[in-house]
Amino acid sequence: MSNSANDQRVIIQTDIDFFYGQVEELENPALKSQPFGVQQKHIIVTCNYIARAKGVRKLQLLGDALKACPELFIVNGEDLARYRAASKGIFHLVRSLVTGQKVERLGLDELFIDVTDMMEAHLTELGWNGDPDSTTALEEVQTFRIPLNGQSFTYNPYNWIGFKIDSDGDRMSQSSQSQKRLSWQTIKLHAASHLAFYIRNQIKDRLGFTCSAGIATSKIFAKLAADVHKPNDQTLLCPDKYAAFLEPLHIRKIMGIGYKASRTLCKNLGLLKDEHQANEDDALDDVEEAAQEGEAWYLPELTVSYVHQHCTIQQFLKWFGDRQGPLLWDLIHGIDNSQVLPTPLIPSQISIEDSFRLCKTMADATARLHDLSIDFIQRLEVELRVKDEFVKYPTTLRLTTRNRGKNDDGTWRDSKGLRDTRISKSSRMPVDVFDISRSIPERADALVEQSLLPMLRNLVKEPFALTLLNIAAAHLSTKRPATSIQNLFAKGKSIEETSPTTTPPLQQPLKRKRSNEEVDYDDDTGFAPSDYESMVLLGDGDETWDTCSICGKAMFTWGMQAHRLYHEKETRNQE
DNA sequence: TGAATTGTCT
DNA sequence: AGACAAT
Repeated sequence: MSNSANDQRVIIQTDIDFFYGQVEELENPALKSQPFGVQQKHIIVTCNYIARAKGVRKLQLLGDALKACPELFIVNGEDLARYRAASKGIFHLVRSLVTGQKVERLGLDELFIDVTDMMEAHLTELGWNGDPDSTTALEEVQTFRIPLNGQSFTYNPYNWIGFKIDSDGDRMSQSSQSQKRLSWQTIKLHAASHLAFYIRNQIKDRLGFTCSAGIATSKIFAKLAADVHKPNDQTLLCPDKYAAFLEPLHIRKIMGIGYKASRTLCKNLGLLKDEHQANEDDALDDVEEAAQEGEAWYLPELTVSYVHQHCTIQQFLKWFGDRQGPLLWDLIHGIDNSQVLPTPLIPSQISIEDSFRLCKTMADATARLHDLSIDFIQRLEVELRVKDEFVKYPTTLRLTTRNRGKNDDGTWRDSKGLRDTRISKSSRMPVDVFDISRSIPERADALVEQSLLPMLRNLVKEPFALTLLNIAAAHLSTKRPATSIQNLFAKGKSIEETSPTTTPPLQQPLKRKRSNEEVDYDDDTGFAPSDYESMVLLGDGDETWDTCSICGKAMFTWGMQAHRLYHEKETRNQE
């Protein structure tokens, strides 16, 4: 029980219930009464709880899902635009409720909120002297003010809301026990549970989404707590229960321990054949076999307590190295000092990708690149353009491919086996991408011809077997890129030579050990984009609705930007 | 182990 | 540039 300042944090994690599904329900409420799933390619990525009751699972093959539930209604979820817009709306709403606090986005549907400062400011108002171990007796009605929006709620500091896991077990909220004295630490967490409840209600009332939430003193436990009472409820996990809570869990439940680390542990503990003993065919057979068992991939269940009993720190250092070893060791012991990292308003990287069974010709690849490029430039506009100006300019363009390897007999390796080997090339982003006087298809054309095709030729030789293409924009700068004239000059030269610094690269040795990508990469804090912020702060309720000026359809404001693009695409397709 | 992203750490 | 993590 180290009593470091880190243990005094208060972190709320929120997780929107079946996020894609709820976005679909909000646009089409008729969905709510029947089992339905959201499809991407050949899998059901998520489904509502009616479908889950009938055996449909997340990330299930479409065929299996229909087998389990033949009446399953299917919605296509390959266009992420509406989900991104909804996600942004939620993010901006929550930020506005906890102004000054750190809010980190994880994927589209989860948030970590570090409300430590807010809670301690509140305690101070109640008379706290800053000593974490002190106790007090308080009135049963206290007021918590939400800064800057004028709202407040009352709560009982002897009580919590939602579920609580502490030394007395998992209990529902009870009426006040009228204890005489409470530790301030407990009050802090109780109050945080009420704040989490307020936040969840705001998300529901203003945007229409239900979510689950967890409250704890670290990211790991806040997230684990949010998982305990799943749809539409919340759980406070008290520090005195961390150890007991962790023991029975499968290690994969711990954020930060992924497939590879998990497999390394299994192998070293003798729970899995290691690769020396098994030839490739045997390994593949194992995969097939385990996959048929319906198990999550093919690792055996390995619990935290098993690792506790069979591993030493020395082993972790040996298996995972000096950097990762101690981190992983801490994680399985419930120590997580990782900070909530505020997510900037503008992403640091934007990429789009498409996967497919097989692409073996340049002609095919070119066509796919062209389609992707249109979506890509559209994305850049949505994310980086405000009115008539880009507010950030990516300086790097990256093309990534995923190839199938060849077997000894020359056939293409199956999708099972060693997979996801991606290779990529980067180049300078051509400035014409930002030329808003030209149409998007025009710019996409140029991008393919000038940049992407040369890069692709560099990546693969003619008889290839592509299964994925990804286009990324990285290294965002606030500076306008060089004009096209300057760009012509720069063509074929190294990045250092084109950088605006006047330092001559003479003293650089010819053998580059790593091209220091000293591209103009200024890292300002974001920039208030679009209208989410104001939308979320103004009024109560009806201003979150909007009517499309083109088709008259009523919809949430957070969906308008994507909707407008939909009309643009439609008009273009009709030409 | 499916999809589409994004981020961190070598 | 790529491996690995997360959703």
